[in-house]
Amino acid sequence: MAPSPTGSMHIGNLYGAVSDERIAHTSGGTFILRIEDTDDKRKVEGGVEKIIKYFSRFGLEFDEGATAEGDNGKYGPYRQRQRAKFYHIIARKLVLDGRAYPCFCSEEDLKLAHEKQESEKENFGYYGKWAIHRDMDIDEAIEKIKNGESFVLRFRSLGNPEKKIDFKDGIKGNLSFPENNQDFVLLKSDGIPTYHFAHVVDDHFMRVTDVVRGEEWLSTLPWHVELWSACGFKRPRFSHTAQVLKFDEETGAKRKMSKRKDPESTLEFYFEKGYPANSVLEYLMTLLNSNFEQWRSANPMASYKEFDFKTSKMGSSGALFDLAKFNDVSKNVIAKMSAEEVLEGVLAWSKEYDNEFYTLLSKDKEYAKAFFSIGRGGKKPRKDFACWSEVKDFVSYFYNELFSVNEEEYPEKISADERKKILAEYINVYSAEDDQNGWFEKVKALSESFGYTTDMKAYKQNPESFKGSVTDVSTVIRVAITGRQNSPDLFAICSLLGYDTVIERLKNA
RNA sequence: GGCCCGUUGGUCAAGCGGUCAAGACACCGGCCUCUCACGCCGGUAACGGGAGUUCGAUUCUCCCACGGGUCACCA
Repeated sequence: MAPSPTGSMHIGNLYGAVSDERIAHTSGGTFILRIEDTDDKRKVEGGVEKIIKYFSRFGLEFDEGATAEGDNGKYGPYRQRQRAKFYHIIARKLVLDGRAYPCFCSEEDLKLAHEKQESEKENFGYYGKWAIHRDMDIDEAIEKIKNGESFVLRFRSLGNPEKKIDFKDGIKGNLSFPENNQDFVLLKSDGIPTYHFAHVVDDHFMRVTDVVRGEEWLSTLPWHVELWSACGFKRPRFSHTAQVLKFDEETGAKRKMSKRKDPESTLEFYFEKGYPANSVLEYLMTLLNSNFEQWRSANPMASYKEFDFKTSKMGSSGALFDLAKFNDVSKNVIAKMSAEEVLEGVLAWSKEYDNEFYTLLSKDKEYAKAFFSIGRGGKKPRKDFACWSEVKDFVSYFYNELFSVNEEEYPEKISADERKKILAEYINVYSAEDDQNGWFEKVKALSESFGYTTDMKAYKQNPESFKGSVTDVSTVIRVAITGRQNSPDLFAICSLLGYDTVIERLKNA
């Protein structure tokens, strides 16, 4: 993994990191972190620490490379700014081999050339007759350098674009493209390498065997192919991943995820909403390997790390990020957690994002664990929430501090007057001693006494011929106690709330 | 504009010359002795267009269209 320390982390970075990590660790390899800080303009203070911290939150630990404290590994340094001597040694070799030369063009010169190329409908770039310093007299060049003229070091391409080269990519399969003829920049005027040069030198000296990077690098692959061979290095395997895309509501087309338009593109989004790290990983795995979902349904409890990850199973076209699907994945992840794990997750999240909720939860953790246990753990666990920020709303009625009833929640067909009578009567019969069955028998009896049927089959077949059903009565009770029409098992809720609270809420209703 | 990559239901996708073209999400019905959720059963819905190769093309070739990427002293 070789990010720039820009301080912002994108879902695409994580997508790449997960595939890097899986490929490394399923093949007995080493997962390396190298910091690509060759561009000063993009560097942000603390960016490296942030990258490491974020990856760690997703369980991605590097075997080797840059760490917050320094370097870990024998092929360092792992920050490109500290590796100048490596680049300069290879640059010297290329110059001596006649494969690199100084170029004195200013930005202005290059811009002019570009405009000319445009008007003459020629290909852009520095090549052929446009490479004006390529065949400059060596003494003249030395003289200019001695005079302190600014220059960059360019690659001397020997490629012929008439010729095609075949290339085997780990994800895209067989590719074919023209040979490179661009004399691209190796060292910038400040002596710092460009990505193209740095990656070749670093990957060689760091003994990298597999490069996994985004498909935006495909177009410069011919450059890299020629450069690898000019350096005399053995090329690693390359795999170019498809991009994570997003459906644009405005234009109705797929496009790259954008930091500005798509909140879900930044990792902070997942932290703020409180999605478990595993949910994100799980979803990325479904995007990454098409057979992951199948494997998952056969191995519901296994760690995703047990899955046999294959680059050949990675999609070669960009995948849309689907929030609805992601939420479903996350619900499944949470549904498999124990009440304790759920509490832990909500606690950690609320501590940072919802202090009121955090205080309530930590006041009595056993109580919280108990209500998180409702409908959890069995064969058919509830799937109520996709992230921790949704939890509060689901469990608010367990706390008097959060509990409130909106009149509109009560069923319309029952008048306020009738409702009060029903609830008053229910107070008389409600007992903390009842078990699940006894509890429901009382609700049924109550319904019958007010003329509501308990024969649901008959009611469904012919609802008009009844005043209402036991559903209506239990909804009245449910709203009075939970403030909402939908909830998990009401008996379990009442048991947890305790007799006094239940009666109090019924009285206040 | 050049070059490269891609195009199967609303979305993610399997498929790798002969399939009634999987599966998942979403959606719509139905069932599950209170709601919701879960689960189960069922349903709607797809090979961008045109040539060619072939007994036979979603699968192979070519052309076109569309989408994406790239053409920096950014990565």
